[in-house]
Amino acid sequence: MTHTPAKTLAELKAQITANQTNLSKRLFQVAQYLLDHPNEIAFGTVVVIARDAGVHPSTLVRFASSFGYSGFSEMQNLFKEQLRAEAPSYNDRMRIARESEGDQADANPISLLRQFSAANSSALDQLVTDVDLAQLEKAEQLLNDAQTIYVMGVRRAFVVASYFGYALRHAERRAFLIDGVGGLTQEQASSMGANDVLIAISFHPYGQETQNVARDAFARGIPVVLITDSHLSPLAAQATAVLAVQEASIHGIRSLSASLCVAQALAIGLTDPTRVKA
Amino acid sequence: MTHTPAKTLAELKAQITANQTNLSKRLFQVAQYLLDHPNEIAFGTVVVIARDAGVHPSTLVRFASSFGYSGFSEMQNLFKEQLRAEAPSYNDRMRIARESEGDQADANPISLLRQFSAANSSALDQLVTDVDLAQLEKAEQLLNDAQTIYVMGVRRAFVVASYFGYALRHAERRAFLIDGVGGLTQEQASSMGANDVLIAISFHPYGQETQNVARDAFARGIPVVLITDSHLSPLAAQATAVLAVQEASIHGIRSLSASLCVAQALAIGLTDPTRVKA
DNA sequence: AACTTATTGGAATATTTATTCTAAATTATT
DNA sequence: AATAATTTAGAATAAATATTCCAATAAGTT
Repeated sequence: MTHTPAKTLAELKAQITANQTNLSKRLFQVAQYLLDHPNEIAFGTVVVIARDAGVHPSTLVRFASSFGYSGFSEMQNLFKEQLRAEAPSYNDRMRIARESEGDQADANPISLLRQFSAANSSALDQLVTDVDLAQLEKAEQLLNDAQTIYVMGVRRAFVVASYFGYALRHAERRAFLIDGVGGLTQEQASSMGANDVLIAISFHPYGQETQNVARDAFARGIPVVLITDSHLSPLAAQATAVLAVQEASIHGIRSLSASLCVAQALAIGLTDPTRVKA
Repeated sequence: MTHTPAKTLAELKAQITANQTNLSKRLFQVAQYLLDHPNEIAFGTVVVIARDAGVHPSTLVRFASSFGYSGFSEMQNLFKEQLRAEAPSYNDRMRIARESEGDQADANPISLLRQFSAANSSALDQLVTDVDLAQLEKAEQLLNDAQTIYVMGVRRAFVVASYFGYALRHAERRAFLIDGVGGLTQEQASSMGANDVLIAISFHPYGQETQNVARDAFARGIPVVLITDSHLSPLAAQATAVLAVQEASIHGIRSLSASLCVAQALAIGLTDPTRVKA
C-alpha cells in the first residue's frame, strides 16, 4: 500500500480518506485518531500517542510507512508544520510578508503603505495572544485606584505617552504628561504622590530620562505600570505591572500600533461608571 | 537560583523579568531568545535552539535548571502547552473578537483589548483600499522636495504629529514639530519658508490652531499635506495633497492606527537613497 | 597583579524516543 | 475446520536528544 508520501497535511488527509476501506482495524484506528487530534500528533511521542489512540507504538510506525514515509517522525513533521503555519510567531509572519513583498528597494509610498498596514495589522492580531492578561488586569486595577495618573515616555515612546494623555482625559481621569518641557522633568516628576500611579513607556534603547523617573517612583513606593518591548527591559524590575508588547518592525522602523492599542484598552476601561475611586 | 518552577508561561516570563539582572551573559541571551521566539522553543530540539540563540546546548539546560526545572525539557513543556492551547483558535479568534465587539457593556480591559485590536486591525486592512493613492504619491513628492518639513497637530492629532517628527528624523529629514510650547505657535510657524512643506493633521472637531497655521502656509504659498478624517475637512481647501483616513471608532473613542500607518509609509518612503533633493 | 569565584563550552554519558524484527494472534480462504 | 496470508504487539535495537561533569576561561575582588 505504499504511496508517494504526501507533502502537506491536507494531501495526507485526502490520501487517508481515499484509502480508509483498505486499512486494517488498528491502522484505521490510527487514521481516526490522526484526523481527530492533529495537535496531539504534532507534540506527542509515539508512546503517548499510541496509548491515547489505543494502539501499539509500532503500529504508528507501520501506519506512517504504509503511507510512504520513512517513519513516524517524518509524517509527524507535517503536523508540526501545520501548527507552525497556523500559529506563526510575529517574526515568522513578518518574514513571510517581507518575502512576498519581495523587492526591498521598492520604496514607493504605495508599496510601503501596503507593507506597513499588513505588518501593523498582524501585530495587532498577535497582541491579544501575546500580552499577559493578568498583568493587564493588574495595570487596570492600579490605574483605577490612582488619584492622578502620570505618564512618561521619550522619543518614540513619547507618542504613546501623549496618546495616553489624550485617552485618559477622554476617560475623565486626571492625567499628567511628564513631557520635560523646559528641562523640568525632575520637577514634574516630584509632584507624584503616594496615591498616584506612573505609566512609564520605554522601548529599546530605553531612554535614560524615563528610567530615572521610574526609579524615583519605585523608590518612593509609587506604583509603576510599564509598557515596553521586552520583559528584559531595564525598567521591568521596578514596575508593579509590566506589559511587554511586540511591535511590527519594517525597514528599520518600529511601529506603535500595538502599544497604542494597549493604551486605548487601558484608558477606555477606566470609563466604567461603576468604578470605586481611591 | 529559583526553586519554585513556574507552572505557566506567563509566570515564567514574570520570573525572568524579576531575575533578569542576576542573569549572566549567556543566560540573558537565552532569556531574550526565549521571549522573542516562543514557537521555536516549543518545536525545536536543544541543539537547534541553541544554535539559533547563539549559545551552547548545555546553556539551555542550565537556564532551565536555574529557574527550578529538572531540565530543559520540563521547561519546554510550558511552551508546548501554550501553543497547544492557542493553536486551534487563530481563525476562531477573529470571529470571537468580532462577536464580542457587539457587547458594549463589557468593559473589562481584556475584552476591550480584543475589541480594539480587532477593530484597529481591520481598519488597517481597509486603509490600503480606501486611501487615494494618487494623493499619497503627490504627498510623497512634496515631502521629498521639501527643505524642512513642518508638522502640526493638536489634541489627538498631536499624537500623529509627534510620530511624524520621530519618523522623519529617523528618515534623516529635517523636521520641525510645531508644538505650541509656551504659546509660541505663531512664532514657530512663521519660520516656514518657500521651500518647506507643512504637514497638517486635523480630525474632527478640527482644532483652530492647526487651521490658522495651515491658512497661513497656504497664503504664503507653502505646500500643505493634510491628513484628516474627511474630504470635507475645513482645511481641505487649503491643502495641496489631502489624505482622508478612516479610523476605527469604538466606545466613543477614535483610534489613530490608520493615520499612523500613513505617517509611517510617507516618512519611510523618504529614506530612499535615490531621491532627488530640491 | 594575584587570587578567588563564577561562567562557559566541550566531551562523555544517560535518557528518551523511534524503529525494526519476529513470534504470536487474528483474519480470510478453502 | 484446517491452512495460508495478514496483522499485531512485545522485545531488541538503533537513533536522536537531553543532561551531567569537568577543564578552560572570564569576571570580580583584594
